[in-house]
Amino acid sequence: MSEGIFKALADPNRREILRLLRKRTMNAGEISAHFKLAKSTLSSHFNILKNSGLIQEERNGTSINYSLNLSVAEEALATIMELLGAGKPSRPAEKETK
Amino acid sequence: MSEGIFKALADPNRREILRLLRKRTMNAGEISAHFKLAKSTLSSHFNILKNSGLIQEERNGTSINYSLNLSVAEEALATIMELLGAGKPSRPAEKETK
DNA sequence: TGATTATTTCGATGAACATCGAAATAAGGC
DNA sequence: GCCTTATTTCGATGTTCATCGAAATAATCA
Repeated sequence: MSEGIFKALADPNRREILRLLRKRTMNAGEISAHFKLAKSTLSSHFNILKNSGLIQEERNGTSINYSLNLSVAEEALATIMELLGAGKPSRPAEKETK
Repeated sequence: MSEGIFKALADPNRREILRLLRKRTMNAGEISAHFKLAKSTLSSHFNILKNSGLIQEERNGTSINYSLNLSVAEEALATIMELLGAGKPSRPAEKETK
């Protein structure tokens, strides 16, 4: 349910796409303009991000607008916080099984 | 400087190692006991986590203790927050160039 | 319908990755 | 010094991944 998120974040280009979309919604072409990659390569990245739920697409005429899915991003962040969690490091001292 | 962190988080087994270490420091053997993977495979994962800075090792006799590096984890979390950031979605409305 | 624009799907390629078992290293006890 | 225990390094293998260019799809317009 959240494995795709880590996969999505693993690539620098995909992280850059997320940064762009954090500023504003953009269509595939606008996003492509920020990279030296082939359009098809970007399209593949869009797909991975879409599958993770982090972004969503909406067709508008001949172009497709991509936007950040804020609720999923927030949920993903919560998951990662549980992993790296600064807040509350862990439970006091769960009784050990050993 | 933080690329290694995303790589480190990309693998489910490595995330599980982090979860274990969040509870307490453990040596390589104890960690291995939680997995069905070969020791050598785990060793490789330790190395990747170590390179990311997320964990650190300390030799103790014949065994090696691994522990979570809290400051790096917190720093990593901050980086990821900037990406997925729920808090402040972005600046008000940076003037658009186009 | 045919041309144009925007984007994706397909097939191939090389690089990176997870995994294993066997051999090597490291530390300590006899 | 040799044996045991703990862990890593090495070399090989199959899989997943990022990338490309060419062909296919989708939508609009003349």
